Amino acid sequence: MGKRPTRYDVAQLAQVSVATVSYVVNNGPRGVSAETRKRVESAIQQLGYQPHAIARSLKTGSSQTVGLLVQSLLQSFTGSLVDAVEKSLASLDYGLILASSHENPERERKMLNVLGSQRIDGLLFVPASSHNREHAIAFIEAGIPLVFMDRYIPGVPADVVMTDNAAAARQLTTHLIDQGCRRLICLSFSRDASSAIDRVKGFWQALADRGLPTGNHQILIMEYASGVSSPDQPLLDYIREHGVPDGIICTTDDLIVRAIKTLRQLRIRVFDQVLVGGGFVNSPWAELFEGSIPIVHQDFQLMARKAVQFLLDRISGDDSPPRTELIEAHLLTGA
Amino acid sequence: MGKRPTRYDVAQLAQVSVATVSYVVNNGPRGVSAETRKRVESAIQQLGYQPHAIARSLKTGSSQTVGLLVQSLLQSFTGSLVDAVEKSLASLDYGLILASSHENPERERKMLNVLGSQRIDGLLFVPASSHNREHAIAFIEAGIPLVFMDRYIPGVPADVVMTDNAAAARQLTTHLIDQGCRRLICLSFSRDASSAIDRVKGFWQALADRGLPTGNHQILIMEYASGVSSPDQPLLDYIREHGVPDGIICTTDDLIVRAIKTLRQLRIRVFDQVLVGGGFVNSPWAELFEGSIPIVHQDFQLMARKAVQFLLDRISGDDSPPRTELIEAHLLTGA
DNA sequence: CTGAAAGCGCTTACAG
DNA sequence: CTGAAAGCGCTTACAG
Repeated sequence: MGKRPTRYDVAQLAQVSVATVSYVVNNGPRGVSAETRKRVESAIQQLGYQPHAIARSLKTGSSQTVGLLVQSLLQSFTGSLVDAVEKSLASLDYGLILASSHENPERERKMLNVLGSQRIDGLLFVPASSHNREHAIAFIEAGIPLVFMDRYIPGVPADVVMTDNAAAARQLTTHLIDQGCRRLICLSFSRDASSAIDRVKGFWQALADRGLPTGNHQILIMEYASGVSSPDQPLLDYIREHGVPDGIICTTDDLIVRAIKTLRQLRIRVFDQVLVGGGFVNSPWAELFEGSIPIVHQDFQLMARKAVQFLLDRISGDDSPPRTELIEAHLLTGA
Repeated sequence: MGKRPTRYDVAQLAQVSVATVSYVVNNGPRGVSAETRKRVESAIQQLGYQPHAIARSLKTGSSQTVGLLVQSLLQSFTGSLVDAVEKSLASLDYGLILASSHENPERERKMLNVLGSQRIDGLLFVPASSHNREHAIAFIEAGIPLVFMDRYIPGVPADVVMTDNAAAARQLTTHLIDQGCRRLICLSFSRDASSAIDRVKGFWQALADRGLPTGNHQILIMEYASGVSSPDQPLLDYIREHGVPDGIICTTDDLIVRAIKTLRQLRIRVFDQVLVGGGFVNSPWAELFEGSIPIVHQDFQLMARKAVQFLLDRISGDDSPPRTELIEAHLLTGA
């Protein structure tokens, strides 16, 4: 609880000015004689002095801290994403302020405001939806650079770094078609998230590639399990009306699990009657089905490195037109 | 990029002093006449003024920010834990600075230093090991309250909030014994983490409860998969030497997956020849094995609420002796 | 090579 | 009810 020593205490003990202490601590912008430096350093040691990052921020106008606003921390891919971002930032001596919108547009707006007054140097943003387009624009106009990760809000002038979702979904769907599937459905987790939209696009592209009639196929929107009473109803309804499809594209990890559970419940033989594929994350559990379930792996490390690099570029003043970087995903068929 | 308006700009536009702006923004500590207040509020609106949290921190000495230092963000339970902490903090208008030690004691030490100079109001700490006992003590002595979550470092005078790991493991082991298992092994993820140690204790307790001879049972330490060349070797070795056990207690989610994969590789029939149980996290994938794998669920929401509450108590000056709060886990047998 | 001093944007005790 | 002013712990241009 003892008051922490300040630069002033160090100066007094070392018999120098406070300025000199700064020059030693920061290794610049001006030299210090070897002897003085030694005195200062030993005073720092003795007092256990630690620079006060907040005071420095106030003076320099930079906090060496980046915000990360995600849509949720419960979906399995977020852990990988946050981990990758933390690693990238830490390697550059940047701190990470984390916030979650919990998929809620109002909360997202609130967190944008909070992060804005927190004076982060920049924001990495995984938007829950496109509801806060205006707020995102205002955020940027207030002078804080913003880079979208994983998803983006169309119409916001900001860099985007995300998986090439359309290509990945297309490749996955093609794989199932080549395994013999002729009546496919695609389970999408949102009609709003850009990543969901792009995955659906890839699904249709693959069907077109192989010249399959579109009438036999369908997109089902399966809300997040939390909150909704029977989130898997769309799949149940589909099967009741149209019978069992022979292939299911799942646009998230969670949807693989839910699809398999639903099929089992109906006593439909997964892997035999119906092929299932999807994922888009690196869950260890998925490996238990390796070979049975083709899984799409995203490269979050690369995504984070790129996004952080873009953001730091912007922070240092780069104001070239917004860029979009697509990260390649990998399809593991286990075959 | 435009300079943000400061309280000074607002004061000028509203024709009041800077002090008055503060009183309006903070709703105190002093009243402001209704008319003045209105003028100030409209000036704030007009300029889009946002208070500068960092400047306030410097003055007040409190950052309304809490640090969370975890051992990893890749293990499945961390997502649930971080989510729960973020929710608890956000509901109290506290921000979250997140850092990870990546299971590395040196990095952990570094992050403790970084977080210390960041001037967080307090730290929630999931230690990777007991290596940084002295640093944790120094951290507390520097005046920043610290609360352990999920694990603790013995000998550090700080509050601890964690799952009652021994009780949970004991209950799980008892369940397998009652299913008929007589030669059990326990896969532990660490010989150092307190949570691992407590789970192992619970394992032995259950055997003692049922009066089973200890000689037939064994603990295997299975390092994290990352980094080690063949992390599952201990299990392979055990089976080669002692034959197939009839029950395996897995102290993490990840170890369930690895155990099943290893058994399959040896063509051992899981669920038939060997019962597997464990978990300690709420992975949706685990549900696919519901009924086959008894799973321990931890209540991270409650853990986070308690830990945050303890930490805020400490921040507001509570210096009563350190408390330890055990959170009850729940065994789902699916039966 | 080194020091005295202004100022980053706030809060709040001190006057009026 | 309101204003002028000190000061939180730093950085850095300005002098010497």
